[in-house]
Order: sequence, then structure tokens, then C-alpha cells
Amino acid sequence: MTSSARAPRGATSDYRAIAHELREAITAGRYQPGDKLPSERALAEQHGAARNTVREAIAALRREGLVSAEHGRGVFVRAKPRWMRFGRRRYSAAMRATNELGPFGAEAVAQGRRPHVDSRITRIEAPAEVAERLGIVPGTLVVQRENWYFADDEPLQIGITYATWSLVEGNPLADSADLGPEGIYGQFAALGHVITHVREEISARMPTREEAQRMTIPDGVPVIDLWHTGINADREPFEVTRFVMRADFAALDYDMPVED
Amino acid sequence: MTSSARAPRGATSDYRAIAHELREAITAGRYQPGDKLPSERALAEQHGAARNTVREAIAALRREGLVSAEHGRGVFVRAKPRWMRFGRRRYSAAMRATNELGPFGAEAVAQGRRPHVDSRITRIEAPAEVAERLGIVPGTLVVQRENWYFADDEPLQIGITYATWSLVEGNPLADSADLGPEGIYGQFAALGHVITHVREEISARMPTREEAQRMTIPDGVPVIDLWHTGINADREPFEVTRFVMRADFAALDYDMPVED
DNA sequence: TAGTGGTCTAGACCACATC
DNA sequence: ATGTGGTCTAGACCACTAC
Repeated sequence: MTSSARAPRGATSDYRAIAHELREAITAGRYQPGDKLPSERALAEQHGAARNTVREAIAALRREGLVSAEHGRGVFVRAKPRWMRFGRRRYSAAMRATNELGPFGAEAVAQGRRPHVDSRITRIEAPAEVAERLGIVPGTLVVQRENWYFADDEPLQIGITYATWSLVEGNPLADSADLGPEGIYGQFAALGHVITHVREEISARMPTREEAQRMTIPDGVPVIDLWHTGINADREPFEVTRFVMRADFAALDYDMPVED
Repeated sequence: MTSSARAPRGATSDYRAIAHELREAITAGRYQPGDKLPSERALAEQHGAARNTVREAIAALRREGLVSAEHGRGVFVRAKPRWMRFGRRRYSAAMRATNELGPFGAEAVAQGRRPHVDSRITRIEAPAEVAERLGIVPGTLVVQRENWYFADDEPLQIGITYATWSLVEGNPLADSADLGPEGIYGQFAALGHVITHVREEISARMPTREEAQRMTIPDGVPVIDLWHTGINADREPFEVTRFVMRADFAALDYDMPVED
């Protein structure tokens, strides 16, 4: 690599070559998930490069989500996580009746992880994005139920549910974390809103700085940003939930008829 | 910033402060989409920092997708793109009958962009991921129809469709880019497979290095990775398509009944 | 030719993890 | 105390764009 200052660059570069070598070693299995890479200083010496150049290579691998740096410990090969899959059936009555943990808990347990949900319930004025989907005027009072979903104490997903205050007032939906065995859709059903359709608007993006911090999202991992609207038998929306999920553990799996 | 070498770091750092200032200027509108930021050297002088430190700040903004660097020209504020939305109805008979452009073309035209599709049709042995979804043995001959979708000559999406060779042999599906006015599902219908259900498996991830190059994906933009399976009236899968879409322009929008 | 971003060097000190 | 990654400096040359 000492030739780099003289040789033409462009198609290639030292840091790319180093990244390529490490990437290949990882995909070939010479470094296993969880393994520690040599230190930046060691790699620099091995390649006859400056430490900054090695850092460029590692930065590239981090962007790709292949490795993860831990301050003071080292750079580690990321494990390929198993995915939790969420689908249409999570809203069905059958799911509600048979499953006390909810779809998140069920998925987590199936993967041998310990689920745990934190809730924070407040009353706010509906933001535009919520009002639009609920068909109400922005500023109308709504309940906001913010749920953080953890697996083994690692926050993997946030879901913030909104419904008009006038609908939920007096119901556990308005102030209680415990919604009983039939969960959120059981309570809405008791209020006369049986979920029959859902609308799911899905996009993906990089996490905001705040999301990355609060959810401890590793480098190079996008989030799935999902707006979910619950719709009743009269085709009226009665509930909106925004999910933000780490894309490296979550996937969506829908099967649906082409026509209604 | 000259104090940085002496002041404790941790909660903050020079490059973070510079990134913060630029980020705020962008979100406040002092830099508009398309505007050029000051050069790295100018920013370094303004902040009394080394150029590398400014580059760290810009790297952070690039990861967030806020700015885009162009070699030899400068660093520019990225425009917030409008999204194309793809939903369930793209598979409906009504859509097929009324729309010659297909869902991609329709969306592009609606946004005032010029659509264009490149196709490459080959015959291959089914990869495991395809075979699994089609319910066939890996290695079975399948047609592979690789479509590149462009808007204003910018590649935004790839869709690779697979179907068993024995099914499509002799049909335009086997070798022709032109599938007639009713498109791909019209041809499958003619072969006795009317699409009645779809399964859509959705995940998001950073693009591979190759995808980023071939699709010219800017920094900090993830892709939506979608496996679509077409299912006929007998509940048999007959077609699989893998879509890879730039997440900064594509979104998915499904509405569906909770029960069949 | 001038100005831009891209890459690289050879150091330095700080903050964190581990023993 | 040692080793790790995190941040920073003050330079240098290369590659690309625009004039």
C-alpha cells in the first residue's frame, strides 16, 4: 500500500482493497459472526497503511452492516439476525383469541428471546399525519399510546397508537397499559369498532440520530417506517399506529386477495 | 474548535458540532435543496478545524441522506423526492384492463417523469429462494425476466420475475419483452393461471456495493427488498418476482381485509 | 488552470473496556 | 496499566469538473 501515493487511484484505492479483503474473509467464514477483527493499528501495520486508511475501510464495512465497532473493545463481525415476521393475521380474531403475548411477544418467544413492552400513555392534540388518516381535524384530542418493544432488553421496535379521545374515554385504552386478554383490538371491538380492514403504508429510511440513540441501532441498519390504519366494518378508520422497526430484525409478510 | 484537543470529548465533538450546524441550516431552509455547501476547505477555515474533521461532519450528513457529494463539483443538499406508491391493486384485473403502462409507468407519468423499462430474458436453473416459493425442486428450469425500471433515465427499481419453463414455453413470457396490452398477468391468465392472491415479503437493507453502483443509489439510501409471489385460484403459486427498489422514492401502500 | 472532493500519511490525545 | 476505538491535526497528491 506504500505505492498508493504514487499509483493512480480511481477504480481502486487502498481502503477499498483493505475493505475488500476483510469483506471476503467474513463472507468466506474465516471470521465468524461475533469474531473480533484485528485492531486498527494491527491492520494498519499488516497493510503498511496509516491507521486512518484502515478506519476508512472499516467505516465502509460498518455502512454495509457487516461489522460493528465497540469503543474500547474492538470491531466485531455482526451476527446475521433471524427475522421476526409480521403479517396480516396479527389482526385477526383468531390471533387475538389464542395469543396472550401479541404478535411481537409470540415472535420473540418463538426465537427464544425474552419479550417485554414498555408503555407510556398520554393525551395530545392530533398531529397532521394522524388526523389525516383518522379523518379528523388536526388538533382534535387523541390518546397516544407509545409502546416500546424489547427482546432481551434490546429495543427493537416502537409503535405509537392514536385514537380519538372521545372514543376511548372511560375505556382502558385511555389510560391503562393492561388491555386484557384480547388486547387492543378486543377493546376497540367492545367500543363498537371491529377491525375488518387494515391499511399499511410502508417505507424504509435511515434512522434519525435520535432513533439511532434511543433504539441503539447499529451502523448501516435502516428502519422500516410503517403507518398502520385500523378500519371497521363501516369502512371507517378508528385507530392509527406508527411503527418504527429495526430493519435488520423485522420483516413483513402479507398474503392477501387481489380483489376484496 | 481549536479547544477540542484540550477539552474533554464524549457527549460532543467538533465534527458533530459542525454537522449539527449544517444540518440545522439545511432544515431551517438556509440551504435549499440543490444548493451547494461551502467547500470542505472553506468550512475547515471557518471552523478553525482540519479538513478531515469537516469531512467527518459531511460523512455523517451523507449517511443521513441529507447531502450528496459530487466529485469535483461540491456537496449539495439533496432534494426530498416524491414517492411512488405501489399497492395491492396493481394486480387487479381492472388495473390490467385500463393501464397500458403498468403500475410503474402510471406512477412515473403521474409524477411528470418519463418511464422506461429495459428487459433481459434468460432461462436458468431455479435458485433455492425461487424454488422454495414456487414449490418446485431447486435446479428446475425457469424463465428469468429481469426488468430495470427507469424514470428520466434514472434506474429506480429492478424486478426479476421467475416462472417454470415448462409453463411458459411457447408463450411470449418465455422470450418476448412485449407482453401485449394486458401485460404479464394477462399472459399468465391465458395459460390458465389467474392471479387471485399475492404474498408479499418485505424487508429493507442497505444496498450491496454492486446495487449501489448499478442503480446509482446515493449515500444513506436503503433499498426495499420485496419478494412477491403470484397465487392462482387453486391457491398454487405460479410466479415469483423479486423487487429491489430505492427506498427514497418507493413506498408500499396496501389495504386489505383482515380475514380472507 | 483553478477549485472541488477523494485518498492518504504520521503522528497526537481522549474515552472506554479489560485485567 | 494496557489496548481498543474515537477524534483531531496539518499537511500531501490524485481525479474530476468547470471555465
